[in-house]
Amino acid sequence: MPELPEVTIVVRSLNGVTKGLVLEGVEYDWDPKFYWNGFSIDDIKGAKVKGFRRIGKVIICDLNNGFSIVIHLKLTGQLIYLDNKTRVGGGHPIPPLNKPLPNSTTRVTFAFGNGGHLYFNDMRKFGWVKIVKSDEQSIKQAIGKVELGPDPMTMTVVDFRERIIKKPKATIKKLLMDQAFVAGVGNIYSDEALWRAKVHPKRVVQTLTDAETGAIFKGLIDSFELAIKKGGSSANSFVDGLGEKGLYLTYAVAYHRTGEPCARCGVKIVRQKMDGRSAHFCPNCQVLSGQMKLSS
DNA sequence: TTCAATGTTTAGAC
DNA sequence: GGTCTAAACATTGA
Repeated sequence: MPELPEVTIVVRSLNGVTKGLVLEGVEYDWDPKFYWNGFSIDDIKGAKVKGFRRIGKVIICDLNNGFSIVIHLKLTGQLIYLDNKTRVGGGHPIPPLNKPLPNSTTRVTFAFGNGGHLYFNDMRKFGWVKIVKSDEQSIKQAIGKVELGPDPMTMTVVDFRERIIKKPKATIKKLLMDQAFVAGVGNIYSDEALWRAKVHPKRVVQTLTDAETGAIFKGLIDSFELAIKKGGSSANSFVDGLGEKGLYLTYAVAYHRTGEPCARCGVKIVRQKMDGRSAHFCPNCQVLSGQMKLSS
Protein backbone atom coordinates (compact mmCIF):
# COMPACT_ATOMS: atom_id res chain seq x y z
CA MET A 1 0.00 0.00 0.00
CA PRO A 2 2.84 2.40 0.22
CA GLU A 3 2.35 4.69 -2.74
CA LEU A 4 4.25 7.70 -4.04
CA PRO A 5 4.14 9.83 -0.86
CA GLU A 6 5.16 7.01 1.46
CA VAL A 7 7.97 5.98 -0.85
CA THR A 8 9.08 9.60 -1.02
CA ILE A 9 9.27 9.74 2.75
CA VAL A 10 11.20 6.49 2.99
CA VAL A 11 13.72 7.61 0.38
CA ARG A 12 14.12 11.02 1.94
CA SER A 13 14.70 9.73 5.44
CA LEU A 14 17.07 6.95 4.38
CA ASN A 15 19.06 9.40 2.31
CA GLY A 16 19.68 11.47 5.37
CA VAL A 17 21.37 8.71 7.34
CA THR A 18 22.84 6.08 5.05
CA LYS A 19 25.07 7.99 2.63
CA GLY A 20 28.63 6.68 2.67
CA LEU A 21 27.89 3.63 4.79
CA VAL A 22 29.68 0.44 3.83
CA LEU A 23 27.45 -2.56 3.20
CA GLU A 24 29.09 -5.41 5.07
CA GLY A 25 26.57 -8.21 4.90
CA VAL A 26 23.13 -9.30 3.84
CA GLU A 27 20.92 -11.85 5.55
CA TYR A 28 17.53 -13.11 4.42
CA ASP A 29 15.07 -15.83 5.30
CA TRP A 30 13.35 -15.94 1.93
CA ASP A 31 14.45 -15.10 -1.57
CA PRO A 32 13.15 -11.65 -2.46
CA LYS A 33 14.29 -12.20 -6.07
CA PHE A 34 17.89 -11.17 -5.42
CA TYR A 35 19.13 -13.47 -8.13
CA TRP A 36 16.51 -12.85 -10.77
CA ASN A 37 19.12 -11.80 -13.32
CA GLY A 38 22.20 -13.61 -12.18
CA PHE A 39 23.87 -11.24 -9.75
CA SER A 40 24.28 -12.06 -6.11
CA ILE A 41 24.89 -10.42 -2.79
CA ASP A 42 28.60 -10.93 -3.37
CA ASP A 43 28.33 -8.20 -5.98
CA ILE A 44 27.22 -5.62 -3.47
CA LYS A 45 29.18 -6.56 -0.36
CA GLY A 46 31.77 -4.00 0.58
CA ALA A 47 30.24 -1.26 -1.54
CA LYS A 48 29.34 2.16 -0.20
CA VAL A 49 25.86 3.66 -0.33
CA LYS A 50 25.75 6.59 -2.74
CA GLY A 51 22.12 7.42 -2.07
CA PHE A 52 18.47 6.46 -2.37
CA ARG A 53 16.05 7.66 -5.02
CA ARG A 54 12.58 6.94 -6.25
CA ILE A 55 11.09 6.02 -9.62
CA GLY A 56 7.33 5.73 -9.38
CA LYS A 57 6.75 3.51 -6.37
CA VAL A 58 10.12 1.84 -6.74
CA ILE A 59 13.02 2.57 -4.39
CA ILE A 60 16.56 2.50 -5.74
CA CYS A 61 19.70 2.42 -3.65
CA ASP A 62 22.76 3.28 -5.72
CA LEU A 63 26.10 1.89 -4.63
CA ASN A 64 29.57 3.12 -5.53
CA ASN A 65 30.64 -0.07 -7.33
CA GLY A 66 28.33 0.11 -10.32
CA PHE A 67 25.49 -1.84 -8.74
CA SER A 68 22.14 -0.77 -7.39
CA ILE A 69 19.56 -2.37 -5.15
CA VAL A 70 16.04 -1.98 -6.51
CA ILE A 71 13.18 -2.40 -4.04
CA HIS A 72 9.41 -2.56 -4.37
CA LEU A 73 7.38 -2.49 -1.15
CA LYS A 74 4.11 -3.68 -2.74
CA LEU A 75 1.33 -4.27 -0.19
CA THR A 76 2.99 -4.64 3.14
CA GLY A 77 6.62 -3.67 2.71
CA GLN A 78 8.58 -1.56 5.14
CA LEU A 79 12.12 -0.26 4.97
CA ILE A 80 13.60 0.81 8.28
CA TYR A 81 17.11 1.90 9.17
CA LEU A 82 18.23 1.42 12.74
CA ASP A 83 21.42 2.15 14.63
CA ASN A 84 22.13 3.12 18.21
CA LYS A 85 20.90 6.67 17.75
CA THR A 86 18.68 6.69 14.68
CA ARG A 87 15.53 4.93 13.58
CA VAL A 88 13.98 6.08 10.34
CA GLY A 89 12.09 4.74 7.38
CA GLY A 90 8.54 3.73 6.82
CA GLY A 91 6.07 1.87 4.69
CA HIS A 92 3.07 -0.20 5.54
CA PRO A 93 1.85 0.64 9.06
CA ILE A 94 1.06 -2.93 10.13
CA PRO A 95 2.75 -4.32 12.10
CA PRO A 96 3.71 -1.15 13.95
CA LEU A 97 6.88 0.41 12.70
CA ASN A 98 8.21 0.87 16.19
CA LYS A 99 8.22 -2.82 17.05
CA PRO A 100 11.60 -4.28 17.92
CA LEU A 101 13.74 -5.20 14.94
CA PRO A 102 14.25 -7.60 13.44
CA ASN A 103 10.85 -9.20 13.92
CA SER A 104 8.73 -11.95 12.42
CA THR A 105 8.11 -9.98 9.22
CA THR A 106 11.74 -9.09 8.65
CA ARG A 107 12.79 -10.69 5.37
CA VAL A 108 16.12 -9.07 4.59
CA THR A 109 18.68 -7.43 6.82
CA PHE A 110 21.48 -5.26 5.45
CA ALA A 111 24.34 -4.75 7.90
CA PHE A 112 26.54 -1.66 7.66
CA GLY A 113 30.05 -0.93 8.81
CA ASN A 114 28.92 1.56 11.44
CA GLY A 115 26.89 -1.11 13.23
CA GLY A 116 23.60 0.08 11.74
CA HIS A 117 21.10 -2.14 9.94
CA LEU A 118 18.56 -1.63 7.21
CA TYR A 119 15.56 -3.94 7.60
CA PHE A 120 13.23 -4.93 4.80
CA ASN A 121 10.00 -6.16 6.39
CA ASP A 122 7.18 -7.61 4.35
CA MET A 123 4.36 -9.48 6.01
CA ARG A 124 2.82 -10.68 2.76
CA LYS A 125 6.00 -11.25 0.78
CA PHE A 126 4.61 -9.47 -2.25
CA GLY A 127 7.52 -7.09 -2.37
CA TRP A 128 10.91 -7.72 -3.91
CA VAL A 129 14.56 -6.71 -3.74
CA LYS A 130 16.72 -7.02 -6.84
CA ILE A 131 20.42 -6.55 -7.43
CA VAL A 132 21.16 -4.90 -10.74
CA LYS A 133 23.82 -2.92 -12.58
CA SER A 134 23.36 0.80 -12.06
CA ASP A 135 22.75 1.71 -15.70
CA GLU A 136 19.28 2.99 -16.48
CA GLN A 137 18.56 0.15 -18.86
CA SER A 138 19.11 -2.50 -16.20
CA ILE A 139 17.10 -0.58 -13.66
CA LYS A 140 14.21 -0.23 -16.09
CA GLN A 141 14.34 -3.94 -16.71
CA ALA A 142 14.16 -4.65 -13.01
CA ILE A 143 11.15 -2.41 -12.57
CA GLY A 144 9.13 -4.13 -15.26
CA LYS A 145 8.43 -4.60 -18.90
CA VAL A 146 6.11 -1.66 -19.23
CA GLU A 147 7.78 1.70 -19.40
CA LEU A 148 6.68 3.87 -16.50
CA GLY A 149 4.88 7.10 -17.18
CA PRO A 150 6.06 10.50 -15.93
CA ASP A 151 6.13 11.34 -12.26
CA PRO A 152 3.03 13.33 -11.32
CA MET A 153 5.00 15.49 -8.91
CA THR A 154 7.08 16.87 -11.76
CA MET A 155 4.19 17.34 -14.18
CA THR A 156 2.15 20.43 -14.88
CA VAL A 157 -1.58 20.43 -15.42
CA VAL A 158 -0.87 21.06 -19.09
CA ASP A 159 1.28 17.92 -19.32
CA PHE A 160 -1.47 16.01 -17.53
CA ARG A 161 -4.17 17.17 -19.95
CA GLU A 162 -2.05 16.44 -22.99
CA ARG A 163 -1.52 12.94 -21.71
CA ILE A 164 -5.05 12.23 -20.66
CA ILE A 165 -6.68 13.18 -23.96
CA LYS A 166 -4.73 10.41 -25.63
CA LYS A 167 -6.87 7.90 -23.74
CA PRO A 168 -10.41 9.12 -24.48
CA LYS A 169 -12.11 5.82 -23.83
CA ALA A 170 -10.40 4.86 -20.59
CA THR A 171 -12.20 5.02 -17.27
CA ILE A 172 -10.57 7.59 -15.07
CA LYS A 173 -9.78 5.59 -11.97
CA LYS A 174 -8.22 2.78 -13.88
CA LEU A 175 -6.16 5.20 -15.95
CA LEU A 176 -4.83 6.99 -12.88
CA MET A 177 -3.61 3.70 -11.47
CA ASP A 178 -1.97 2.69 -14.74
CA GLN A 179 1.76 3.03 -14.04
CA ALA A 180 2.41 3.58 -17.73
CA PHE A 181 0.13 6.63 -17.64
CA VAL A 182 1.61 8.26 -14.56
CA ALA A 183 3.91 6.50 -12.13
CA GLY A 184 3.22 6.19 -8.44
CA VAL A 185 -0.57 6.31 -8.12
CA GLY A 186 -2.40 3.37 -6.55
CA ASN A 187 -5.81 2.69 -5.11
CA ILE A 188 -5.57 5.09 -2.19
CA TYR A 189 -4.59 8.23 -4.01
CA SER A 190 -6.79 7.62 -7.03
CA ASP A 191 -9.76 7.46 -4.64
CA GLU A 192 -8.56 10.56 -2.85
CA ALA A 193 -7.92 12.59 -5.99
CA LEU A 194 -11.30 11.75 -7.51
CA TRP A 195 -13.13 12.59 -4.30
CA ARG A 196 -11.39 15.95 -4.18
CA ALA A 197 -12.26 16.57 -7.82
CA LYS A 198 -15.88 15.45 -7.30
CA VAL A 199 -15.52 13.02 -10.17
CA HIS A 200 -17.02 9.55 -10.16
CA PRO A 201 -14.35 6.83 -10.59
CA LYS A 202 -16.20 5.32 -13.55
CA ARG A 203 -16.23 8.46 -15.62
CA VAL A 204 -14.92 7.99 -19.12
CA VAL A 205 -12.09 10.36 -20.00
CA GLN A 206 -13.75 11.86 -23.07
CA THR A 207 -16.70 13.03 -20.96
CA LEU A 208 -14.49 15.03 -18.62
CA THR A 209 -14.46 18.81 -18.88
CA ASP A 210 -11.26 20.84 -18.76
CA ALA A 211 -12.22 21.98 -15.30
CA GLU A 212 -12.59 18.40 -14.17
CA THR A 213 -9.27 17.19 -15.54
CA GLY A 214 -7.66 20.17 -13.84
CA ALA A 215 -9.40 19.31 -10.58
CA ILE A 216 -8.30 15.70 -10.78
CA PHE A 217 -4.69 16.70 -11.28
CA LYS A 218 -4.88 19.22 -8.47
CA GLY A 219 -6.55 16.63 -6.24
CA LEU A 220 -3.75 14.22 -6.91
CA ILE A 221 -0.99 16.70 -6.15
CA ASP A 222 -2.80 18.07 -3.11
CA SER A 223 -3.32 14.67 -1.57
CA PHE A 224 0.29 13.73 -2.28
CA GLU A 225 1.57 16.89 -0.65
CA LEU A 226 -0.68 16.48 2.35
CA ALA A 227 0.43 12.88 2.75
CA ILE A 228 4.10 13.77 2.55
CA LYS A 229 3.57 16.52 5.08
CA LYS A 230 1.62 14.26 7.44
CA GLY A 231 3.91 11.33 6.86
CA GLY A 232 6.88 13.52 7.53
CA SER A 233 5.53 14.66 10.84
CA SER A 234 4.39 11.23 11.94
CA ALA A 235 7.76 9.87 10.88
CA ASN A 236 9.28 12.25 13.38
CA SER A 237 7.03 11.12 16.17
CA PHE A 238 7.84 7.59 15.13
CA VAL A 239 11.50 8.27 15.64
CA ASP A 240 10.64 9.54 19.10
CA GLY A 241 9.04 6.22 19.78
CA LEU A 242 5.54 7.64 19.85
CA GLY A 243 2.87 7.27 17.16
CA GLU A 244 2.74 3.75 15.93
CA LYS A 245 0.24 4.14 13.15
CA GLY A 246 -0.87 6.67 10.66
CA LEU A 247 1.76 7.38 8.14
CA TYR A 248 -1.38 7.69 6.07
CA LEU A 249 -5.05 6.76 6.14
CA THR A 250 -5.63 9.00 9.13
CA TYR A 251 -6.25 11.91 6.81
CA ALA A 252 -7.78 9.96 3.92
CA VAL A 253 -11.21 11.30 3.04
CA ALA A 254 -12.51 8.50 0.87
CA TYR A 255 -10.25 5.49 0.92
CA HIS A 256 -11.29 2.90 3.48
CA ARG A 257 -14.06 5.13 4.78
CA THR A 258 -16.90 2.92 3.64
CA GLY A 259 -20.08 3.75 5.54
CA GLU A 260 -18.66 6.93 7.01
CA PRO A 261 -20.19 10.28 6.08
CA CYS A 262 -18.66 12.20 3.21
CA ALA A 263 -16.73 15.15 4.63
CA ARG A 264 -18.45 17.41 2.11
CA CYS A 265 -22.10 16.40 2.01
CA GLY A 266 -22.58 13.82 4.77
CA VAL A 267 -23.80 11.03 2.52
CA LYS A 268 -22.20 7.70 3.30
CA ILE A 269 -19.10 6.73 1.35
CA VAL A 270 -19.67 3.56 -0.64
CA ARG A 271 -17.29 0.89 -1.77
CA GLN A 272 -17.73 -0.69 -5.13
CA LYS A 273 -15.77 -3.32 -6.94
CA MET A 274 -14.44 -1.83 -10.11
CA ASP A 275 -11.87 -3.08 -12.60
CA GLY A 276 -10.83 -5.72 -10.10
CA ARG A 277 -10.20 -3.16 -7.36
CA SER A 278 -12.42 -1.67 -4.71
CA ALA A 279 -13.21 1.97 -5.34
CA HIS A 280 -14.37 4.18 -2.49
CA PHE A 281 -16.38 7.27 -3.31
CA CYS A 282 -19.27 9.49 -2.36
CA PRO A 283 -22.33 8.50 -4.40
CA ASN A 284 -23.80 11.96 -3.93
CA CYS A 285 -21.13 14.47 -4.89
CA GLN A 286 -19.07 12.31 -7.21
CA VAL A 287 -21.69 11.88 -9.86
CA LEU A 288 -21.55 10.34 -13.27
CA SER A 289 -22.73 13.59 -14.85
CA GLY A 290 -21.28 14.18 -18.26
CA GLN A 291 -21.48 10.57 -19.17
CA MET A 292 -24.33 10.02 -21.58
CA LYS A 293 -24.71 6.31 -21.69
CA LEU A 294 -24.49 4.19 -18.60
CA SER A 295 -23.70 0.53 -18.72
CA SER A 296 -24.67 -0.28 -15.18
C1' DT B 1 -12.38 -22.12 4.04
C1' DT B 2 -12.70 -18.37 1.41
C1' DC B 3 -11.77 -13.73 0.65
C1' DA B 4 -9.22 -9.52 0.13
C1' DA B 5 -5.16 -6.85 -0.67
C1' DT B 6 -1.42 -4.91 -4.77
C1' DG B 7 1.14 -4.07 -9.18
C1' DT B 8 2.34 -6.57 -13.07
C1' DT B 9 1.86 -9.89 -16.54
C1' DT B 10 -0.36 -13.31 -19.22
C1' DA B 11 -4.19 -15.34 -21.59
C1' DG B 12 -8.21 -14.57 -23.83
C1' DA B 13 -11.82 -11.82 -26.12
C1' DC B 14 -13.19 -8.55 -29.52
C1' DG C 1 -3.13 -8.21 -35.79
C1' DG C 2 -3.63 -4.94 -32.57
C1' DT C 3 -6.12 -3.36 -28.49
C1' DC C 4 -8.45 -3.95 -24.38
C1' DT C 5 -10.20 -6.54 -20.50
C1' DA C 6 -10.37 -10.25 -17.24
C1' DA C 7 -7.99 -13.34 -14.57
C1' DA C 8 -3.73 -15.15 -12.53
C1' DC C 9 0.21 -14.61 -9.58
C1' DA C 10 2.62 -14.57 -5.05
C1' DT C 11 1.33 -14.83 0.18
C1' DT C 12 -0.90 -14.56 4.61
C1' DG C 13 -4.19 -12.70 8.14
C1' DA C 14 -8.96 -12.17 9.15
